[in-house]
Amino acid sequence: MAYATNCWAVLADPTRRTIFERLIEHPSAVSELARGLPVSRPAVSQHLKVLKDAGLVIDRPAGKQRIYQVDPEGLAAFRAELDRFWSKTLATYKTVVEQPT
Amino acid sequence: MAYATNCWAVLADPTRRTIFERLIEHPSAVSELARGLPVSRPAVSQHLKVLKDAGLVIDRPAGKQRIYQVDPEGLAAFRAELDRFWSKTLATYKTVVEQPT
DNA sequence: GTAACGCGTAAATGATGGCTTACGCGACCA
DNA sequence: TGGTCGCGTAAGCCATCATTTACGCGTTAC
Repeated sequence: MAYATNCWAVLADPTRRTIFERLIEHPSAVSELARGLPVSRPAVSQHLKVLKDAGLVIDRPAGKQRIYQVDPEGLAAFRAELDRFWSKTLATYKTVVEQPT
Repeated sequence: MAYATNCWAVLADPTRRTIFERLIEHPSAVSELARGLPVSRPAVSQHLKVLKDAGLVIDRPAGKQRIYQVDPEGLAAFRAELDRFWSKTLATYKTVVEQPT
């Protein structure tokens, strides 16, 4: 389902990444998200569609509204993708990258 | 120096990510990279410029050639950026995301 | 029923970005 | 001193994409 490889591009857009981070904090409806962003509501809808196609969020109807929330499964897939990336890197740059943050 | 915030967009492009991963394995000249990629040599040069501006790679002249390699410092900065992202996520989705890969 | 609300989607637009070709510059070699 | 090689960069093209406005559909409230 979740094409974790594409998550790089999906999360590259700042607006979309902000939306995703807000959904991490708590599930939200579309208008609620749009209210805190400098873009229109349809723009938020389209970003949510991209996030949904990537398997990063799921949605459920709630009366007039539609609640979006992070999909733990897709999130885990992306985490795995990033882990592969870093494990390759660590083999060469272990000492530097593992420094305390 | 390194704007780690932009690394999301920098590594979003598959070609650029491939270049970066090859540089992780070993430093390379431009033509050497281009030889193993489906794009032209100038395209590789432009990707390398983006990676360099982001602080992810450094270059040094070597006769006629120009050797590019990963900048450990920029890499650590990006690692820190991703760590911030995940630490936020883990607060909510700890159990799911931390499953063994 | 009818009005208002929340949402998704189509269409149009402007901007961004990756790619190629063409060119010019410095470094090596005969 | 020519000629070749490796590279960066400018110019232009084309695709992608983020965004807005306009519209239509389902849901709730009166």
